Amino acid sequence: MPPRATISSYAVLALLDLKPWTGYELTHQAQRSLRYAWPKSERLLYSEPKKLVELGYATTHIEETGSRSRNVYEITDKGREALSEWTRTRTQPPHMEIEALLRLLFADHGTIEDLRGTLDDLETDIGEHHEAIVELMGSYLDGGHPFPERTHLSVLFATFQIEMFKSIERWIEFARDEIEQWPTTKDVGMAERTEMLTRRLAHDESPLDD
Amino acid sequence: MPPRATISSYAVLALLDLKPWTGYELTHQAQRSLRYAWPKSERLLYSEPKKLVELGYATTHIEETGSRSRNVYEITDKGREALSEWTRTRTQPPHMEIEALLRLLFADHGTIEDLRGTLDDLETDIGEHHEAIVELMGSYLDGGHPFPERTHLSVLFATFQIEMFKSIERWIEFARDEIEQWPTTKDVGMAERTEMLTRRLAHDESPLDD
DNA sequence: TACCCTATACTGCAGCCTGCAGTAAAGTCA
DNA sequence: TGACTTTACTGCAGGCTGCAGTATAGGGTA
Repeated sequence: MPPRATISSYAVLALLDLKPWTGYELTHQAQRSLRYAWPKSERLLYSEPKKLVELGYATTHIEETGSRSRNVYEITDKGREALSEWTRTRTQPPHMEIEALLRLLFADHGTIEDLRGTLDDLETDIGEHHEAIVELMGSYLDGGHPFPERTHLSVLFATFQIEMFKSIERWIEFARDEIEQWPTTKDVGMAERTEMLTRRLAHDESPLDD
Repeated sequence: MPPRATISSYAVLALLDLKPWTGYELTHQAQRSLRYAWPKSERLLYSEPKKLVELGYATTHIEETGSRSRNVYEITDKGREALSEWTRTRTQPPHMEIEALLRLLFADHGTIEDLRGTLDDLETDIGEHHEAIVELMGSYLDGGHPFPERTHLSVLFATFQIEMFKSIERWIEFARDEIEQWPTTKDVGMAERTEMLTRRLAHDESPLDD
């Protein structure tokens, strides 16, 4: 029985459609370019091209370039067909795991200090990604996109990232102000401020812009 | 060798610290209350309490209530200690999987119509969660929080969700306008509009509010 | 009272995915 | 020529998911 194509298979297949790659190149290019859209481990990315060959979506051949032989993968017509079928299926719902939010939800097991630390951690993690994307955009301006004809897609994708990061950073500031008002993490319950907040949220108003 | 406690273990343990639960209750309560913070499958949530017992973080005893016997789990002192140790460790960086964004990144394999469909799917998925949270806030106003003394935590958590959902919905509108300008999904590259966008992003300006 | 259907309360298993440890050849510097 | 680093992977334990399957309790009906 052949393996089943997963979303990760299509992600790698889409890269293969741009040009042929060696296994190593493909894996590392995938880590770079999919990191924000579909983050997968190096380990998985190494096994995907093999699966694609088994599925008939790619071929592999040894290329002798100089001293070292390299295993080169190339997409097949069947692979291109599978790709365009994929674009017409229903997408999976988004899946987000943010441990910092889990900690917030159970922050009454620790101190206000612990919770502030959690918010700092989140800020650091988001900040790193935020900076990286801004720098990437700078490099695009200098003509640094590896597939210039696809710049519009990367940039529209980047607007999503930047918007997310900015929202999260704004929320972190808001959350810091909010917990400053709490005597401890425990037993604040439905105090005045929280009730006002709840009321705004129940009317689907943004509590951050006032 | 005892199993290792994962973040999911602590998530379930934190629920156990609120009150004793039966396995079924615990699993289903966890699905409800962790859905947005730490989404895990029913299957996993069923096996976590057993792991907690093995780790000495919880005890289990059979309770004969009426016709049916129920397996009741309770947290131990060792479990409470493990919980408070967890709150002092570094959080995992956020992990987000949004297939719709992956599709966007490779939208040149399909038509503009396909891409619009992808944005519609994303809007539907986000909209469902968005609505559910707004309704939940309404129920909190009516005194519907199962642990009233913890309302401040749930509500601060909810502000994060609502902010995220609103940002994503705003971005979807923006993206729709943007792709309306494209003749096809392919070869737009660094056109005028995209260059302006890239310039704004490279200066870390929000491209959505103008 | 026997029968059937639904809700409650789980378990086993295949298979995806991750992190880590390990391997081995090619390049690089002393 | 030896030691170290970089390139280029593989194997494996174990976390996690979806799905199929099991078993009992309660409730309606013929």
